[in-house]
Amino acid sequence: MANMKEIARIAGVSLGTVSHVLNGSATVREPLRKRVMDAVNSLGYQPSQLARGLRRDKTNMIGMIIPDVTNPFFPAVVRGAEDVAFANGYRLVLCNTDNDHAKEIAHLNELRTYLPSGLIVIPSSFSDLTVQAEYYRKSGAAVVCVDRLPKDWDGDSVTADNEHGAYEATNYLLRQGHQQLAIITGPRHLTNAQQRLKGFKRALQEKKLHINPEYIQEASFDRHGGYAKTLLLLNMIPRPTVIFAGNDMIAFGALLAFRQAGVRCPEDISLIGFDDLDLAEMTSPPLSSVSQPGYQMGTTAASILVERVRGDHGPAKHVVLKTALKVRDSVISPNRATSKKQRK
Amino acid sequence: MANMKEIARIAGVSLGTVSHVLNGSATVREPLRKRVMDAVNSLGYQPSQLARGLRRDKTNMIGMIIPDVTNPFFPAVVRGAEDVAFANGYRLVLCNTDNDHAKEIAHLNELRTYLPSGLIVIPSSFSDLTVQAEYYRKSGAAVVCVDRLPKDWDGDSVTADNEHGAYEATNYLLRQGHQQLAIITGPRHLTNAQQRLKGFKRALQEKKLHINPEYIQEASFDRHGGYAKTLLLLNMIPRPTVIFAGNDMIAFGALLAFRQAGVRCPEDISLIGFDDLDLAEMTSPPLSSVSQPGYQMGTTAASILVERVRGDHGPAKHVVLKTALKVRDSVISPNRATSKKQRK
DNA sequence: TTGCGTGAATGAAAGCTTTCAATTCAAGCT
DNA sequence: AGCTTGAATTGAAAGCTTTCATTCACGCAA
Repeated sequence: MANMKEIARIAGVSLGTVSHVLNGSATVREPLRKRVMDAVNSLGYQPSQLARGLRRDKTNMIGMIIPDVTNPFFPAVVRGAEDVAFANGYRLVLCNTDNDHAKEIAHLNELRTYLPSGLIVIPSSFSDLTVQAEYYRKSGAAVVCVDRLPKDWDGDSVTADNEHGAYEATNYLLRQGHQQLAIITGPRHLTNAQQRLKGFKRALQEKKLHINPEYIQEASFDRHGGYAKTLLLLNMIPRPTVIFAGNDMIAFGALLAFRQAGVRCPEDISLIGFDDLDLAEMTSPPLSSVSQPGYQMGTTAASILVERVRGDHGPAKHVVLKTALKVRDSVISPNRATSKKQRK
Repeated sequence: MANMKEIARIAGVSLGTVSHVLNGSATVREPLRKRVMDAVNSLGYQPSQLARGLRRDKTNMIGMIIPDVTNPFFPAVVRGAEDVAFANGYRLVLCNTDNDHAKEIAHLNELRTYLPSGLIVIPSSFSDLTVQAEYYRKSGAAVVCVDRLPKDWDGDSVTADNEHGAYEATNYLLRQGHQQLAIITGPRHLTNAQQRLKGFKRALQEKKLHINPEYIQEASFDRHGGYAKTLLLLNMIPRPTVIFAGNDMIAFGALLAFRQAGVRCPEDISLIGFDDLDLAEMTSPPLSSVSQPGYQMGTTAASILVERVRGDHGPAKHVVLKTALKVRDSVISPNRATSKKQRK
């Protein structure tokens, strides 16, 4: 399509002037400005972001790396980030890693050569992220980590208060009278999974409850993992009276396993999740869950990023957002559960 | 970071040679090749995709435009497209339009100046897409439309057999004995919504059933729309015995409305959806739905795109994928429903 | 020995924009 | 009228890569 040279020719001005008009980088007098704009409009000219980026050493892209588009929690974050980014003239380039280390590296490496203004990462593997982030910063791009962090992460971050959320939820379970609590954590190398487990354990320890190590199972953060580990837990003797799922996808898997095994929820076993996806209230039974503000995590991350790009060089920000327990119908007291059973 | 000049200097060769090594664009003898690769590796050099794109008039990006990341159907398509694109060395740049016309235009306009190799669109508004697609093609980018098409779309497309899927599902409802069928269609300007309605009507007409125009409601393809229109339908006299939801998100909204109104599903009213999202089997009751292969739509679209980029100039392809009726528990015969009620 | 052909390597141009130093211009002042 | 000043405009370089026309070197045939 048309390029600046063409515009300059038609408007009868120099390339520099066209550029100044387009970017407001210098005052150009009205008649000239108008001539340039007329040419631009008549040709439907749009500056090449490629050339612009090459020259400016920076594009209006913001890279966003997420582990799995199909876990609805992440799209929620994406949507938040995109709203803020778009409103500020940035475009989100979404990269899906499928929880695949190699894919994450590949995306990080290549994305950088597109000179994005920034990077929002929900990491799935950590080994290289810290060094990669350094490269990005060196090339002038800001980096914000969301949801989970590399162990020694010292950059900006936006997370939920995972430990407290899990702690509160566990206390709720204890108040209901549960004593045999099982948990299916997400992958143990992920900090959010760690923190949730920590909150869970802390609540139990405060009540001096013994924790059966077999009741702590690790799974990938998806339905598949939840399904398999739930079947495992259901076969244990004694069987736990409640399962704390590391996230809602795991909880959904658990529900499937319940159905498969002919176990009723909550009559035979209680279940609680984490994330409070939109769909948690639609399941059978409606799933109690710890809600974390995915959309807001996205907007917050993008806002921090935009400020950094605009020159904020303050110390690293660590925003921790509140969680909230959503009580629905998937948890009942184990006593009530027993009595119901006996009634039959 | 390092650039080609640096590599050339270190390896003691010309820029052209470095380029040839990197791209295999000409044979270069082993010793030289090795010197170049050593320099590349020692510096961790990665070619600037910006400069490369500028020079080649094409980048390895594939733009993908979707209406709403938070409707799980779209991420499924995205995942399919991404898998194929990534495997072929292309990177998916995801743009979310939020069903917002202006945003769609903005993305289309700007994306083009990044010179992507191709564009996969699930359109939310059509007026400009046909002309925009022309621009893209002129700049050498292939365009594939997915899921819904502009009226006069003559380019490549991948869709589901919406009409047949809806026709089959409606026949199933009729076989169950339903006579008062309502439908909540998606936005009527979207071809997939139109086709589903068409299939629905055809099935009714074949059975010589009168269609009450009030029983045909239009809503946005989300929970919100489904919720509102369901409340409307529930208050009609006579009340329909089944609601055909234009997609699963609408069906989810309907379930919420049922709960809100104290109406039991399927005892008091039946419900069927379209899409068969992963979560359809988890709802209460498990939702019967017309399944369409989202992931496969993505892979197909990306495959077509890749072939086009590689030089396939054959006639436009119109792939129509099969749907399949998934029977679960949200539909029962209205007679059984009545008898149940009477038993109480 | 000369000339030719082939394969390998080089150098320069091109792609489109931004930016900065330099130039032009008009106006204001003495 | 001549000079200064500041603003408006221009021109050229730079950013990094690919590509293509050249050059170079070497072996072989005449």
